[in-house]
Amino acid sequence: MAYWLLKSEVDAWSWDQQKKEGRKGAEWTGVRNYQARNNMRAMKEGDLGFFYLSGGDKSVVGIVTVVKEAHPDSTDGSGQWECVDVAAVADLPQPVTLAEIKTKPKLEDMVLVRNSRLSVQPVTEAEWRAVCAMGGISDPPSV
DNA sequence: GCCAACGTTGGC
DNA sequence: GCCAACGTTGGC
Repeated sequence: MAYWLLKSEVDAWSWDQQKKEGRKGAEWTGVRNYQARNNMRAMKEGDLGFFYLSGGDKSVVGIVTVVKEAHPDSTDGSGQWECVDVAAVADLPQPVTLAEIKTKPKLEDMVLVRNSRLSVQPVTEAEWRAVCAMGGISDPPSV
């Protein structure tokens, strides 16, 4: 079991859209990068992840959980790309911006900071707790 | 809007 | 298999 961070552009897939899908969740489509795909392949049902918005807000706004493990991406015709299904679990009471994350020495090794372009990233347990705390969740969900 | 960083492509 | 050229992403 593990923690992750999933990136989205608000125009492509917003947190509101994600929440509307409810507990059944929705396919996390559109990933066309091998490293990101491999990370999705490693996901287990019940894993938790941050929902991060790149572009305008650049912040972690919510928590999702994996409800279906990797399977072919229905938006891909080549059969080469896969996706998982994720469902919204909770809002962060206070979104955590990239700028804030960068001010914390213990978060300087987050993939988000080190390799901002990777759209599906692993998150360590320590990072998970720290960002949850910054977001106003005192008792973070755990895997 | 710019540009650095990164991944992919394709010629050799 | 190397590497230059190119396209894309995403922070600023």
